[in-house]
Amino acid sequence: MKIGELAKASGVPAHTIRFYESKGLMPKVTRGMNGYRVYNEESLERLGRITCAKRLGFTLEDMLTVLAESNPSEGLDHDKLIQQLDTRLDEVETMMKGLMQQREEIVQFKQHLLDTWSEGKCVRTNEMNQTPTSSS
Amino acid sequence: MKIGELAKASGVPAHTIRFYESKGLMPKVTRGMNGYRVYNEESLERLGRITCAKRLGFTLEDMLTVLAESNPSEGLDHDKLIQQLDTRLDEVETMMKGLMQQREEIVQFKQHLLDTWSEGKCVRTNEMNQTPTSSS
DNA sequence: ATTGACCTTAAAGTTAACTTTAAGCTTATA
DNA sequence: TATAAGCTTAAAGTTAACTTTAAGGTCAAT
Repeated sequence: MKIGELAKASGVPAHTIRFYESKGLMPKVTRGMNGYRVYNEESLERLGRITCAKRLGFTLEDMLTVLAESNPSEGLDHDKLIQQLDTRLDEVETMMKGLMQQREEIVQFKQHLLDTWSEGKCVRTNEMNQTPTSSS
Repeated sequence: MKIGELAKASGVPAHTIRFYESKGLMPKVTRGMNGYRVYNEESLERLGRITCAKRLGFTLEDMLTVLAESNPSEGLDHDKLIQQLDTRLDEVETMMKGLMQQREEIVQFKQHLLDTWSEGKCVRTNEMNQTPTSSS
């Protein structure tokens, strides 16, 4: 399988596959006598694992830790993988909390603006200032 | 007020204030005969508005649109501001949905792993692959 | 034979919001 | 007086995950 075929099969652009190789995420594969990379089914699976990890929000750096050495004879490191999943879960929840807070602030602020304006007070440039809601 | 004083008063580092100026977010202020920037209360308020917009998740680019021309004689453009708030609200909610989806996938995937392993099936490198959950 | 699609590499560009560095004044302090 | 803190500028560095470019070799089809 040439890189273009792997690209089509996986949905990952050829240059991205080369990029993954340069980062150590994809193994360096053998070359044909023309110098072209030669891939196989295993390559496709590995790329699938990268795509999956990406969807879960892992960084390429993260993937190096747990995914990089998933050689066929050893399999994945179960404990490390679960640990990474939990860590990622925490990250996701922290981000969600941040967004909820932000949403709340925006809603409050918008309401404040509407209230202020409906009272006919045109407060000029000072509406958007330090503390839109009662937070922090 | 010198830049260092404004920095202390606002909590925004001096070099960041210069950076904001370079981006057109902070106005170019007058200089003392030593070449130092001279700030006043208005500068502090403007910086406060930037800080606030940042907390709401606006990009500096966003701020240029609505915040940049909030000159004292005109005040903020109310309609535009409300519109930006609504747009940002949409963004926040989209991101939250993405994160919720991601959280769900991680949880499902983790459960799948635990189930698989508890059954004594050591599936080697294939656990993390294309479709961890039934999504997409 | 030549056009076009596909492969190769290395290096630079992209985006955001800064931060860091370098090189050199000015001002305040001991 | 010397030294440290603070100000100036312009330019380069940071991070992530690619994308784009440049310059060139290979392969399939007409």
